[in-house]
Amino acid sequence: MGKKKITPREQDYAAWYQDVIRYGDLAEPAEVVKGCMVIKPHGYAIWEKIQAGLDKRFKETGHKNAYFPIFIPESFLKKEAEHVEGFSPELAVVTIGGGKELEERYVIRPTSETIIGHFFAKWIQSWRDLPLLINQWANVVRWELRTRMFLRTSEFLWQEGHTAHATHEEALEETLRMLEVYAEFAEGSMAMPVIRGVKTSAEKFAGAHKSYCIEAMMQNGYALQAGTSHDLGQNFGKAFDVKFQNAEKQLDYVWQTSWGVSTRLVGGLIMTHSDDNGLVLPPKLAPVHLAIVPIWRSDDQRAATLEAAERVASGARDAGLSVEVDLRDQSPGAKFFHWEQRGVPVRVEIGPRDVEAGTAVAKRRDTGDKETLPLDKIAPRAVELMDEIQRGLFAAAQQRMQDNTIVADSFDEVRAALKGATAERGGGKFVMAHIADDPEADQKIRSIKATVRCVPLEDKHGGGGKCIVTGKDVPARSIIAKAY
RNA sequence: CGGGGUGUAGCGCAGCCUGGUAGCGCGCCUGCUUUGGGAGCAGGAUGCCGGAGGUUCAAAUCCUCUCACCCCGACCA
Repeated sequence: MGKKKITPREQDYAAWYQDVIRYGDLAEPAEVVKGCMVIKPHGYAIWEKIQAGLDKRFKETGHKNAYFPIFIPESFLKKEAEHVEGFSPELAVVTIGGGKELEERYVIRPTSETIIGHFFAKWIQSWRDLPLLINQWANVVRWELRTRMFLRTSEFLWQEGHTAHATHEEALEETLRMLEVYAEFAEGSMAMPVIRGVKTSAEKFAGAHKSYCIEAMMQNGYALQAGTSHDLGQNFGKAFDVKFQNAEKQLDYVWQTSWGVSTRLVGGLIMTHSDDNGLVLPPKLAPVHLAIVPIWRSDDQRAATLEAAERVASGARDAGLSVEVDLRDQSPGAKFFHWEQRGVPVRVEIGPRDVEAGTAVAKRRDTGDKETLPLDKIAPRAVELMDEIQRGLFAAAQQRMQDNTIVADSFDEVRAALKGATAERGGGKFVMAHIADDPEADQKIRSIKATVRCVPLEDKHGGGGKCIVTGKDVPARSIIAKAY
């Protein structure tokens, strides 16, 4: 008698996505604030897991956390021509402070290259000050016209790394190192396969020399830019006069990088693994690994059941799992749905029949398989299951990406492949085609509401060829797809 | 900014055309019975009908203005 039904993916993928977030208790629209969201405790717990995993990796690669102001003098944005042009349309600007019109307006940071550039200029004098490796966890604001929870909201949470180096080689190395950190995290922890690639000029970060990305494929075949890492060249160094004296006593501008991932990753996580019953979480990012649902009739049974539940719980906690024993005054069925919709990897049921037999039932979220096991085998088995689920989710996502990637050798083939694909109905694909990085080719692809996502760093599709729009020679195929 | 839509109980909605002082489902509270896939029965609480003005004996309902949010297009981690 399911009352609260999640819209099936088949019927309307976009509605399904909203439902999964709602029933999974991850977030809700801020209603009183246009385009913003409230991240609820369960959603935030997932973000905290992401933060913890990434922060550890950032520290391991030598970065230190710092914090810069949320307000940026408007003049700073204007110092880098391409940067201001790219961000102007989506800025929120503070014009009044303390009831008085401000002398200089403040932009609420859409990203922090400029203000960090200003301080880097103060902090860096010598090659001995380099490399400077900083990361900031922060919120940023981009006034979006069209928003979707987690994927695009006017305010979002993210992390932005900012580094300065003595040479371009070093900066490029850093850019690619952090791209690899993102890719490894996405695949290893989120179980979300990604393609490492280079952005085209049109998709490049405003002000960067080159932008690299990890691109993931959602269940509807849409592409999601899951992380970016930018080689900024000396663009911001020059704009903010970030100079250092090298060992040869010469003054030079620093070479910078910046890289970021955001709460958008939560959206990617949802659209990579979840199903028609709600959220599915990879164990490495699940705030709760094991939900134990005790079932009883009489008071005697209640006591015996709870005792068994606690015993299993403490065993599982000792094995390093995060466990919830559900003691709420609700029917077992209601509890099953509750944990299922929240994506808990394994649920354990312990009822009178089990207590009698000294067993419990474990059900995995991803496949729905149930096993009945002796009480003392639950914890060790749960640990194994975490590993199996983690691998299984990644393998399934990888297979899906492979199944929905095709090769095309003409514009008509690309158009045909993406025809009818929508966020609601699905049908998206990664179409691998030769396409030149120039405005004409870019416009042509945009005319079918798709974009050139990136040129993969690893060429798995047979090298160079002629651009399907301009006929120019290009060294490798790009991914063309509809994207979030 | 163009096109469309919606504001009524915590949530989802009906009522509006044809004015007469607000209702349904879910949820919530209390009690009893229940509990291996969203429990049942009984009782109960909850509204400045988005805001302002107007018409009228009387406005959720008619008129004017306004605000907010949502959806569709152009920008985007």
